Amino acid sequence: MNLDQSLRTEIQKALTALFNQTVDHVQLQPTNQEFEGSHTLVCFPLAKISKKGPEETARLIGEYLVTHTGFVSRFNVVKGFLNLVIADRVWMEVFHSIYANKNFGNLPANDQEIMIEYSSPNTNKPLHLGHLRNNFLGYAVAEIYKALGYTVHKVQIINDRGIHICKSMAAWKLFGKGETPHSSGIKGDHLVGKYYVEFDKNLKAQVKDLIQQGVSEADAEKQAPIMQLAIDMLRKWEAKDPETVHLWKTMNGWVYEGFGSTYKRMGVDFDKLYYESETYLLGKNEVLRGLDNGAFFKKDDGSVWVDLTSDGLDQKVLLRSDGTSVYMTQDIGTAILRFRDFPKISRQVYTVGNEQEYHFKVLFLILAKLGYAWAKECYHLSYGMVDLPTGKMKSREGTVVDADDLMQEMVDEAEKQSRELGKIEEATDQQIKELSEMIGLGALKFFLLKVDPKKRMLFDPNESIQLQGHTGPFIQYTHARIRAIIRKAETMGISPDEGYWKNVNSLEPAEREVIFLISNYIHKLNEAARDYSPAVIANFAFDLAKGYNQFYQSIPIFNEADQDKLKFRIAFSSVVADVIKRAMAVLGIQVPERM
RNA sequence: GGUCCGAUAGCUCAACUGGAUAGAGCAUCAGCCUUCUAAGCUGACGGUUCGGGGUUCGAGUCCCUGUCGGAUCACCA
Repeated sequence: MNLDQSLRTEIQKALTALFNQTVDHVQLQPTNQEFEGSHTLVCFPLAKISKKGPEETARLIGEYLVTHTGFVSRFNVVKGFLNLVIADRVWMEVFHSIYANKNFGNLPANDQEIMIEYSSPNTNKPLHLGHLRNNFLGYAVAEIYKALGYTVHKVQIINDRGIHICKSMAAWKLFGKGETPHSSGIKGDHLVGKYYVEFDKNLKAQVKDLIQQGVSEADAEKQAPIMQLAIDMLRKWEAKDPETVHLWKTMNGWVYEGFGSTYKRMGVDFDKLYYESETYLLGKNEVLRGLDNGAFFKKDDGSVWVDLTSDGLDQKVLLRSDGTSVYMTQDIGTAILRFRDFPKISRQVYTVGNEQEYHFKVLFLILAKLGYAWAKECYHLSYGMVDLPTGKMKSREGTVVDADDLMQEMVDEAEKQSRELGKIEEATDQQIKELSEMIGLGALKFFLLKVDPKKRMLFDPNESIQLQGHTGPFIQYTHARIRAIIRKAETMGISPDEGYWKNVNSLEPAEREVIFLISNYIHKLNEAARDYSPAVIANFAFDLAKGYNQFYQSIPIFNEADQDKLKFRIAFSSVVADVIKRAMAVLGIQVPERM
C-alpha cells in the first residue's frame, strides 16, 4: 500500500466533508523529530477554504481523520501544523506490502526509452578524478532510470580524432623508438599520455626559442616544428594517409585497452560506443545542408558559421576555412546518428562538466535550426568540477589525480584499515582482495556521489579515505551486520513466514522510523531521476543505515521472548538489508556479506 | 566587460522545491563492548544561512542590490 497516497486521498475527503471543497495539492511533509507523529499536514493554506484559523482548521481535519479513517490513531496541532500519528497496524501493512513485493525498488517497464551519455574522454591521456565523477554520475543516473522502468541506452562518444591525439602521435614518432605497452610494461592509456606530456614539453621549449628569435607568441606556437608535425599528421589523417592512419589506429588501440581495464575496475559499462571519427563526416554534411537552406552562412574566407545573436548568443564557427570540422561539427553528427539508431528515445542526456554549458546551449539551438524536433529533448547534465585542497586540477601543472592510482590507493587503504581493525583474520587472500576492492571503491563512489552533481566539490584525499561516518563503508558495514543476523537466524531455524509477524501490533519508534524511510524509496528514486541526482539516493541509503543502526543498538533482537516479534524483526532486518543493497546497486556500489 | 553558476556550524555536505526552534558527518569533549560485527550507538559543543533591502501568515529557498569565488564568451576539445 502507498500510505502517502492514501493519506492524501483521505485528507481530500476530509476537506470535502468539512468545508465542501478540495485543493490541488495537499502539503504533506515528514514530521519534525521533536513532535509526535510521522506525517504533517500544513494547514496555513487551508485556512482560506475553511474560513477558520489555521489551528482550528488543523484540529477539525485531525478529528475527522481519526474518526473516519483507519489510518490515524491520534494527532496533535502545533500552530498551523497538523501532526498525524499513524496506527502501528497500518505501519505493519506498509511493511508487509514491501516484504511481499519481491521487486520492491524496481518498477515494471514503462515503455519509455532514454539515452544517457557519459565518460566520453579524449584518447590522448588516461582518465582522472574528473572522469570518475562523470562516470559514476552517468552510470548511477542510468541505473536510477532503469529502476523506474525505463529502457536505458548508455553510450559515449569517443573523441578519437583531432589534434590532441596527433600530438601524442607526433611525440611518439619523434622520441618513442618503437615503445609499446608490451615493451615498456606501461598501461596503454598511460603510455600515450606520456607522449602527450612529452609533446607539450618539447613544444614549450621550441616556442621559447622562437620567441627569443623574435617571433610573436601567437605565431610561435603554430610555427614550432613539433606542432607543425602534429598539424601535418592531422591533415594526413583526414586524407587517409595509410601510415598515419595505421599509427593512429595503433595508439588508439593502446588507449582503448587501458580504458577498458579502468572501466572494468570502476564497474561502469556502455551499451554502444560512438566514435568521433565515424560521426564527424555526417556532421559536416549536415552543416553543408544547413548552409544550403540558409540556417548557416559562409564568410569570405570560406568558413561556415551559425548566427545565434537573436538567441542572445554569439556567432559560432562550424567549419574552418580549410573545410575541416570542429568539435561542434561532430557533436551535430553524433546527435543525429543517435536518434537514427534509437528512434524511440524520448530524451538524450549528456553527462558533461559545466565548463561546456555554453557549448551545449549552442548545440541544441543548432539542432533545432536544422529542423530536428527532438532537439528539445536533449539535456545537458551539467556537473561541477572537482577541486583539490590545493586548488584546481591542472594537467599541465601535474596536479591531476589519476583514476587508476586513486582507485588503487583507496583499495590499499581499505585493506590496511580492515587489518588494523582485525576484521579479516580468518579470510583467504582472495576474500581479502575482493572485500578491499568493494570497500575501497564503495568509499570512493559514495564520496563522489553524495554531493549534488550541480555543485562544485572538494576532493580532500584524507577525507575520502575515511571509512566512518557519512561514507559508503558505513552503509556497507550496516548491510554486513544485518546479514550476520540473518545467518544466525537461519542457523537457529527461524524463518520469517508471514503468519507469525502479522500478529505484531505494536512497534518500537526505531522500527516505525525505518519503515517510514523504506516506504519513501520509490519517491526518492523519482526525485533522483527528476533532478538527475544520485546524491538523493546516496543520502537515502545513509539515512536508512543510520536508522537501522539505532534500532540495532536499542533492541537486542535475539533476546526477544515473543516469537512473533522475533520473526518480524528478522523479516524487518532482511528487508532493510535488501533495500540497502538495491539502493547501493543503483549507485554502482556493492555491499559485502561480512566486513 | 557580457552571460551563467555558487556562497549554510572550524571543515565537508543536507534541508522533501515557500513551512515549525536550519540538520548530518568530520574534528573536539564526555559516556556505551561478559549481550546479534564498536567501520557502531548516546550525549555535549558548535549558526546574524556572505551583507543590505523587498514580497507574505511564514524566506536558507522567490525578487532587487552589493561583496567575494568559479565557469564561459577560440577557425581548442
